[in-house]
Parts: sequence; C-alpha cells; structure tokens
Amino acid sequence: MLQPIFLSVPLSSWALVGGQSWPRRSITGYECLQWIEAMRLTRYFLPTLKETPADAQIVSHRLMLRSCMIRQEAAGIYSWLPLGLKVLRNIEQIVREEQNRAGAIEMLMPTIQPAELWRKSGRYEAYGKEMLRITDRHNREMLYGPTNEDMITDMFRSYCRSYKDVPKLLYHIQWKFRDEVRPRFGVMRGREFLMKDTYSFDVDAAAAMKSYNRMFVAYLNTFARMGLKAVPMRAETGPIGGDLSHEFIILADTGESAVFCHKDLVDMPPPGVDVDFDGDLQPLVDARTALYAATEDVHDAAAFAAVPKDKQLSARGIEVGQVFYFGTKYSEPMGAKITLADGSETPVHMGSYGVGVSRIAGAIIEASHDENGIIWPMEIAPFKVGIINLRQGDEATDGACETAYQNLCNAGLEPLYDDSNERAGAKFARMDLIGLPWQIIIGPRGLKDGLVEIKERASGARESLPLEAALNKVAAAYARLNG
RNA sequence: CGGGGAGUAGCGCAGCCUGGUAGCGCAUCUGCUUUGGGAGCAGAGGGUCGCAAGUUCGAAUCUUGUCUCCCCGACCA
Repeated sequence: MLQPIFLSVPLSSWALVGGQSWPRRSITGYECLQWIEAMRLTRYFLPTLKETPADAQIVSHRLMLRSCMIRQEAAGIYSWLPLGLKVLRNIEQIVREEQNRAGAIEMLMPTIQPAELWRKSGRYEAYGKEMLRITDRHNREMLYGPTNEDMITDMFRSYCRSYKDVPKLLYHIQWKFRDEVRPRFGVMRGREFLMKDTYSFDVDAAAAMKSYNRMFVAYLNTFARMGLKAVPMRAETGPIGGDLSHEFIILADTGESAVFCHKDLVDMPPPGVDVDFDGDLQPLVDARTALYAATEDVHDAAAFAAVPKDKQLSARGIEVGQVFYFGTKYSEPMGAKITLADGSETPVHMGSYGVGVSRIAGAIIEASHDENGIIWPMEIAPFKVGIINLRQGDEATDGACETAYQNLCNAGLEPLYDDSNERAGAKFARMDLIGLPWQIIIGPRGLKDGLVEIKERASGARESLPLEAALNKVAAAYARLNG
C-alpha cells in the first residue's frame, strides 16, 4: 500500500549556527537527532471547542481555548495542553538558539528563592504584594521568583572576582510568578509565565553597552524568526531600575500600551542570523534607535511632532521583550565586585534582558489570525502540515493519506493526520482553527483524477495536483525556511 | 486596589422577580441513514443549582456571610 515518494527538494535538518552544526529543531537544545513529532489525530489529545468560552475577551485567548492549547486552572494560571506545549517549546527553542548564537550561556535557576537574597539587595520589602511569599516547614521565608537579578548577582559574586571573568552573559528559561492584581488576556498577562531572562556582567559601562547591543540584535532576529515585526522602543525602567531600556513591541489593536514611532521602523528587516556578534553591533543598534519610537510612559510629544506627518505612527502594542542596562544597582549593595588590572575593585556592571516566552504564544495569535482561527508562522506551528482524509474507510483515500503521512514523517515535516471519522466540514473547520501552515486534502473525488488538494492556511490559496507534487511543494516551503 | 458583573450538566445559557425537588442548544454514548466546509432521525447517560448558615412544611429561587471567576480603571514581561 505504501509507495515511497522521492522528494525532489533536499531537506537539511541541520543548520549552521556560529560555525557549528546544531540541530535545527530539538526540545532540549542539545545536540541530538532531529526531533520529529508526527501524529494521528485519533491518537492525539485535541478536543477543540466549537463554542467560545464566555470568559475569554480577546481573540488570542479565545483561539487558544478553542484550539485546546491551554486550560485555565486559576486566575492567570494555565495548563499547557499538548498542542499549546508544542507551540511554547517552538518559541522557547527559537529564543534559545538566538541566545546561544549571540554568545549567551544557558543555565537554570530555581523558581523558589530564599527571602534572604532579596533582603540583601534591598528589594524584599520594596517589591510589594506582587511577590508571592511562601513559608516552608521550618518557618523559613521563601518566595516564588518574579525575576532573578538578586540570585544571579549573588551567584556571580561567589564565583567571579576578576576583570578576566567578564564579560559574561548568562540566561535561563524558567517559570516566573507575579501576583498581578488583575491577570487577564489569557497567557498574555498571566500570573505564572515562562520567561527567558539573560543577565550580563561587564567591567564598565562601555563594555556593558556591548552586551546590551548583543541582546538588542539577538532580539531583532529572534522575533523576526517568529514572524513578528517587533519594534524596539525607548521605555521606562520600572522596578528593575537602571538608566537605559528598550521594549520590543509588536503592534496590535489589543495591545496594552499606547506607542508612538516612526513608520519606517515597523518594516525594517532584521540584521539576519549571519551577524558577527563579536564585531561592532553599534551601527545596527543605531539604525534602529535613531528614529523616534517610545512607549507612552516616556513619550515626548514634541520629538514625535518632529517626525514627518506621513511617517508618524500612533498605535497600540504588546511588549514581547525588554532590555535593561542598570549598571551597579544590584552589584553595589550585594558586593559583586571584580578586581581590575591595576588592583583596584569595582562593582560589576550589569544588564538584564527578558523575553516573555508564554506571552509570545498569545501575541503571535493576536498578530496572525483570521475569522476561522489561528495562522501559525512556519517555525512556530505545532505541526507543519495537516493531512485531511475526506473519506475515512475508502481504500484509495486511506492509502493515499498513509503515503502522504509516511513521506512527510520521513521528511521531518511533522504532519498531523486527521484520520478521524468525522465529516469533511468538521475536519476543515478544525484544521483552519488550529492554523497549521499547510493542509493536504485527500478525498475520492480528487483521487479519481489522481489529484489531491493543497491549501496554504495563510492565503487560503488552494491547488489541485498529484500527491507527489503536493508533498514536494510543502517540502520546498519548509526547505526555504531552513535556508 | 477602586468601580461593575457572574457562578445551574464538559461548553454556552434559561429558570430566580411571584419558593413546590431542574430545563434548552452544543458536546458525549447507542443504532440507522449520511459523508468535499462544524449532518439528519431515533434513543440514552450526565447536575448535592459555588460553599455555609438562616427563614420556611418545603429553597436553584428569599436573607446573611463566604469563596471563586470575569469586565472597566490604576499597576506590570
């Protein structure tokens, strides 16, 4: 029954990153065989909803609930169901790859921290009710970390004493908890959220700017790979403190903050993955900070007025990342000092750089959906292609679907095969809802003439062609992505 | 934290004003017919009406308390 089909487009599962061969897609980020997850719908867990839960107000939240990505467990606290978890992992993996490329080193700090650390930095009382405070069985004061500056500064202090130990960029991807007064918008403003936070350690302010620029450029590439147009904007530093900060904002009507920027920034292409992170990044950063862009908190109406009228963009935005330079704000009180070449001591200069990994899942949907459901960018899609069997039980149809499934699996294209016995309409609606980039639609009518249908979710464009050509077309789209 | 609203079957809702032991649509299960954009018919299962006190012969319904969730605002990745 199964007919091997030769895919004319070579698929490389390995991409060149920083001169090394890395797995293109893996769960752990470590070198391993390419991780392929294909699935038959009847074996999967995907009870999609036809009706919208009443509590969900914004489109991304509604679609995430309907497509069975998440389930609310308490206000601002969610389970990530199988489909949602795959999306979350894909986002996380892009963030990880771009951090590694920029020279940051991954580690993992705990979610629970001792209160003592925060007393040392002077933040324990200052952070207020947003911090979830816990007492353990020995009556020790603990907290569920809302961020990790204090812990990493303490760690740096205990291991690094010399100017020779810097620069260092360390990051982790870990769950955070902030006891928001009013969680809302699903995962975009949860109390528990997954965040990538990087911390930089440098000898002085000038060196710290180089770290800042690394992260700035890494973020531009990170969001571009996710199909997002993120605009860096001057921003307030807030409780993290410091002198210099940019928020990376994607424009969306449902955004929480008002933003003002020069239109040219929106479509400015990313620096690209072949940037030399050890080279001078300042021109790249300057190109994106020369034009006016600011969030409402630091908005300067006069400066904005100087932007040509037809280039003024006043919109709403979702913050997906933020970079801070805060100098010695933590190293000073916590005694994280390094010895310089001349024997003198100086507090290490620090910055922190956050990406809201779980928030991005919602943000991408806000930026990419239509009335039928989600439209996933290729790199984010939980499965890369859906196979719709229009007549389960029909020998020719079942056979063609199996052939497609096996070949797509072999090609690493992570197909989701709808082998359920439901009616065509239900299958179409569900496949559109979960937003896989490509659909291969196979039924007896088309097969009579040796044809299957291929549909691109984003454009809705459909085309009838032989199975082999359809598979090759999807493979070609994926190969382009892998460069 | 101020202001508003809601908790009744997995989801969406009605019933409450005027107390009498719970109903509709979707979903689920069974059977038959269907099968190219969320099918039709027939049958079935599923709810201590958020929780706790109180009033009453009797409470989903009235009273009080309490918990949870949502929305608007202020605040935040």
